[in-house]
Amino acid sequence: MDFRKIDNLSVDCVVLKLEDNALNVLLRKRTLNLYNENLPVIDDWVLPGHYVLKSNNLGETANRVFKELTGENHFNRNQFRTYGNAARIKSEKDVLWVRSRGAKIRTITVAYYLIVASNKELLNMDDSLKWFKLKSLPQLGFDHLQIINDAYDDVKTKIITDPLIFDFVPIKFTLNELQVAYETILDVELDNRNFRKKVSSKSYIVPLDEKQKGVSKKPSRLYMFSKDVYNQVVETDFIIHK
Amino acid sequence: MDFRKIDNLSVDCVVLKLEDNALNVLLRKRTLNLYNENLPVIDDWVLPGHYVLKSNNLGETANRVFKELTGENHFNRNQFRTYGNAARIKSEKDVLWVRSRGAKIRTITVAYYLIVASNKELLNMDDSLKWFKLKSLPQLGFDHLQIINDAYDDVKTKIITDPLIFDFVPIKFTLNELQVAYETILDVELDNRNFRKKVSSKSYIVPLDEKQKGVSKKPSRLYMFSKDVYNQVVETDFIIHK
DNA sequence: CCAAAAGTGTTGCTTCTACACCCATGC
DNA sequence: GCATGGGTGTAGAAGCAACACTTTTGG
Repeated sequence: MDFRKIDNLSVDCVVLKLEDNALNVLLRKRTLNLYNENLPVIDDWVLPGHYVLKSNNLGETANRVFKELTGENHFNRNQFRTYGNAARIKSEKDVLWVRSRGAKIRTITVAYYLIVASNKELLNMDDSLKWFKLKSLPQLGFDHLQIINDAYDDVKTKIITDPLIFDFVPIKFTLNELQVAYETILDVELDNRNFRKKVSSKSYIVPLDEKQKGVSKKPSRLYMFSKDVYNQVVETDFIIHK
Repeated sequence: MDFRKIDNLSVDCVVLKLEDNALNVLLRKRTLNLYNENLPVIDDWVLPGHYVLKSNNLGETANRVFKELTGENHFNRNQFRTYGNAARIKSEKDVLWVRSRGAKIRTITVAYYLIVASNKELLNMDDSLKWFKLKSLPQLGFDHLQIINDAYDDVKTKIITDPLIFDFVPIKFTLNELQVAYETILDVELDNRNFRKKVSSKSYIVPLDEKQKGVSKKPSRLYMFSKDVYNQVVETDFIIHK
């Protein structure tokens, strides 16, 4: 056990990304083979996370995990829930794993999510990290299935009223990319003409004099989200309502 | 220090109630006089809360606090954020107080809010408990001002899309009570006729064949919120949009 | 009969929905 | 010149905002 750690407090990170018309979450392989036939071989997946150091804030701990994964320094992280029930670590595998880390069985985890733009590749994708579609998750350790579902619920709620959608698409995006992002996350179909009308009434979605390149079809116009403009308008007419 | 406690984990409860056309929060007086002239006299207010026992879940801990305050067994509690920064307990008073409880200076607190109906009186209102308007709070300990403001922000957001409003009013309420509840919480004015039209289009707000009694004016019709009906309709057309 | 709050309708305007075809480009 | 996805307009329906007076009751 690392003496710098708080031994009952961790942060877990739900990293989300749109890819192949589906919402994906980043998971880390959890392996622990104790060379003892009586103990289970741990071979499943968990959320990336970290114990909180005594010298770190909660948000700093999440930033550290995000930075290790993405190589970037700035992100919109979102703390959405904390899990600390007495029995949340109870399966044999989970208990073994926590003990092997020198931590307490009654560990509290503060959960964050981070949205990665669809055109970003993570820097440090070693073999232990893999994207999974939310609709086909592998065997997960701890209560991480619950945590992922809670994160997704929170995203679906906030995306109506907060400008979260722009984190999912590239900085310069096409309107169709934006529409598909909404459709994928909320599992709805939107009318293309009506969607474009709604979007073009928003001053904070600004058209650029720039077009896609390298596509073998009509290149589409690019747009950007202006956070500055957004912060100056009080938004009550949301882009979608579903 | 109580050996049954987890010594770095607490739950704080923001109890909210509408009264006198204002949103109120319940606070507990914090006093500690060490009879030592060199130490500060603590004489301010904090949120009711409790350290988490090793045998209790987080939600159970919140329930326990709520039950002690209200005398009731069932409530909609809402976990909205967790505070665990390294420096969140730093003022001399706060440090003294935490030490007097035998707890760690690096304490993590999971914050919940509870809404109390405007016609409910708390059972156990001793002298150490008092309601304060959110707009005129007294001197608060720890980061509890922050926590209260975060709770309020969360309520303001959720009240648009979730049926939170019905927790603020009596079980049998008048439409004007409902309107005033929205107006007070969101600090807006609503047109009475349009509000009533909108509300009466909602199947889950059911009119009773019952009227107010003991009022010296035209008694108004009473309504109830039907959770069962609400859960069967997918609500996308919200009562208000502000 | 008076005071106090409850309750009720209409109109013009805005926004929403549904729907099908032409356009620009790379190959 | 063709395949591919990009981009555009209209009409009818629905919902929204603005607005003032009558009703019911207790005292």
